[in-house]
Order: sequence, then C-alpha cells, then structure tokens
Amino acid sequence: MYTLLKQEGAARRGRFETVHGTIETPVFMNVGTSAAIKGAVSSLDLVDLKCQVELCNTYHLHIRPGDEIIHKMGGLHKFMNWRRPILTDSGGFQVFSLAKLRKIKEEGVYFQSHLDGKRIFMGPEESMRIQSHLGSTIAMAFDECVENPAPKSYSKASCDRTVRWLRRCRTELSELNRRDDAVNPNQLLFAINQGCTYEDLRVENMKRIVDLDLDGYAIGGLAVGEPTEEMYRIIEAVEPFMPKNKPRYLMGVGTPSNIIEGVYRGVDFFDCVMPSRNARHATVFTWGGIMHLTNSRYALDSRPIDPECDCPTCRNFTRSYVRHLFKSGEQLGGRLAVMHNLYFYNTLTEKIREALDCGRFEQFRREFSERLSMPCDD
RNA sequence: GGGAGAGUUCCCGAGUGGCCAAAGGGGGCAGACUGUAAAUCUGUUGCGCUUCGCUUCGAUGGUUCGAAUCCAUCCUCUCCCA
Repeated sequence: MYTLLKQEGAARRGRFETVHGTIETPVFMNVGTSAAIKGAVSSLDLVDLKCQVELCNTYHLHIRPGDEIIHKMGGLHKFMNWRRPILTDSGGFQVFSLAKLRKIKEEGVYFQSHLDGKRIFMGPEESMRIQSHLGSTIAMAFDECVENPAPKSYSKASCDRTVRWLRRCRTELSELNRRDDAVNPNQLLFAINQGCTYEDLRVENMKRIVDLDLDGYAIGGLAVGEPTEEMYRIIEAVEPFMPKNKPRYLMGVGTPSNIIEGVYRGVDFFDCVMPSRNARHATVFTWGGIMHLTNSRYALDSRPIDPECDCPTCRNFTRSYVRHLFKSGEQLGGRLAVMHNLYFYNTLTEKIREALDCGRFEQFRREFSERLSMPCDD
C-alpha cells in the first residue's frame, strides 16, 4: 500500500508497505540481475549499503539456474538470503536488448538464450509463472520495450499488444497468487507505460493501463538512446495521468542527475545498472562529481574516494589503494567501488527524501542536479 | 679457446632495400557505460610549426638515388663444443 506523505511541486515523498517491509520513496533499487549484485557484493553487504529493494531478472533466472530450482529452494528471498523487498523485471527488456535473437508475436516472444542459443518462448503467462516461482515482492508486467527511434505505427501496434499482454499478466498472476504453493501469495504487479517518444501514444497508453488498476505504474522504454530532454518531456507528458495513490517507477534510470530530475517530475522508484557497472569499470560517483579511479592523478592520493561518504570503502581505504587494485586487476577494486557507488545512490535518494521531508527539495535539486554528473575536479 | 646466433620504439616481439615512425601483444594515458549477452568496449601511445618536417631500430664507418633491412669494424648478450 502506497501512502503519499508529502509533496513539493510534482515531487513526492512516499511510503510503500509490502509483505517484505516498508519502502521509503523516492527509492533507488539495486540491480542484481542474476540474484547477485555484480562485483561480488552479497545481500549481507546490501544491508550495510542502505539498499531497500533489490532488483532481479526473470529472464536470467529462468535460464539459469531455472525458476523451478529457485521455487524448490523456497523462493528468491531465501535463495539469496535477502529479507527486504525484491522487484523482478519481467524479461521485457531482454526482448529489446537481445534484439537479434528474438521474434515477437501476439502470443509472446521467441528468444534464443544468450548462453547456449536454445530457443525459449516467453509470453505474459510464462513471465508471470516464472516471477511467481521467484516469489518477488513486485512482479513487472511482460512488455515490449520499443527501440528508439521507432515508427509511430509500430509503436502504436506494440503498445496495444502490450496492453493486451498486461490483461493476461493480471489474470495469470491473480490465479498464481491463489495457488497453495505460491511463494508469495501477495505478489504485486506493476504495469509498464510505453509509446516511444510520441506523447499522444504515451498518454493514451497510460490512460488504458491506469484503467486496469494495477499496484504500481512504471514508465518504460526511456533512456534507450533518446536525448535526456526528450526523456524528461515524456515523463512530464504522462505524469498527470498517473494515479496519485500508487507508486511510479521510471525504469532503467539513471545518472544521479536523472534521478533528481525524475523525482522533480513525480517519480518514486528508479533502478539502473550504472552505479554497479561503472564501478566495475573504475568510475565512481561522489558528492563532488564523477571520478575515474584509474586516472594517474590519484596514484598518491591518500583521501577516501569521497571525503563526505560513510560507505565501508570510504571509511577504510584510500583512492591510491583502490586505484592500485584496479590497475593490478584485483577483483577487490571492483567490489570496493561497487559498494561505494551503491551506497552513494542509496544515500542520494535518502537525502532526496530528507529534503522532501523538510520542503527543501527544490533547493537540493538546484545544488546537486548538475554537479553530480560533472567530472570531480578536486 | 672454437663454433652458432641475437641486439627494433616503455617492455616483449614482427619486419631482411623504398608502400616503415615501424605489425601484434603487454604496459601506460584517456574516454564510454542508463529495466546488465558488459570485471566490457573505444581511442591514444617518438618529437614538432602535424595534408608537412625532424629524430629513431646496439655503436661507428661504408655501399646505395634510398638502409631497421646490405657490407666492415667494435661493443653487449645467449646457446653449443672444449
């Protein structure tokens, strides 16, 4: 259940209560695609990193180890020893990113496994069954993430199909939730708005999915190559039509600045691989801006990555040391950087919540929105 | 002491007369990364006044219109035989 606690302009401070605990919003979900945060960060670490929600992927877990196995092991929460909420992505994004290995039809999508090339079929019912096996807190509807740019006629046809898929998802999940062997009989379902960069398609699609009364609403198909301003434009176009009493989720976004700007435009949930992937590639986010840890300027830098940060990495290690780990290919470098970046993102949303609590979000946005995406110059 | 071979740019290592400032690695430097087929990928790596010029392939001298490449001597190293 979502409670809107405070509002400043379109920005919302909220609370989402689930069977796995309360989510304070705005929130950044930490991406652990294959039931693990890449970079050797465990669910125990995630507690220290102030992670509220972990995101896992239906497609990846279906092909390995198999959702049957996770079901038999008691569901994802037990499997990876994470008690807090989990959101599972539906596999819809893989339809998009595995573009060369797919065929989209009314019944669903024919994929080829990226692991062994095996043919896989996934439609709305399959995605729901897998997610039910996983027992996540929140299941995402099976959608098609349309590439950008895409012809309007294709976008429209795809949106219409995604709405039909959404109905099938809803029907299937409510049946699955009633089963005796359901890992999480209260599994929630979020719908996903599509429509490429066409505002009229976006709005029409949003109205239709809102009518279906789901547990939350996501905006999908953004941050896939369009200019940032265009992404903001679409959020602004669609936001007035989103229910006030349900959480809103901007999928796959983004940079620290994108998150601040997303909150500013009324978004509550975010997720992105950026903090973990960039960290593995030695790029870290700090309150002073972005740093490339491998840069030679840090070779003799005895400061922590971010002097303002309280993360396990910054409390214990210097820039010089972490840089050395990256330069010598030690996995610990990636792990320390990923922990820092996730802590940074989780702290960013925490600070956003605090600012909203005090009615100072606009000030916060002015101070940080641009700065956090600039190179760190100290 | 005798015989054989090798010395190339930061390192390893290709190149045996012009298309060579010199392949390919490594290392260095820098950049990208947005619901993770990504611990990946890209660019760059002699100097400068950069559609051109200069210096460079152990050293010195020579042959040639032209040499990293051919010749001579020297230096250094490796291997084999005594």
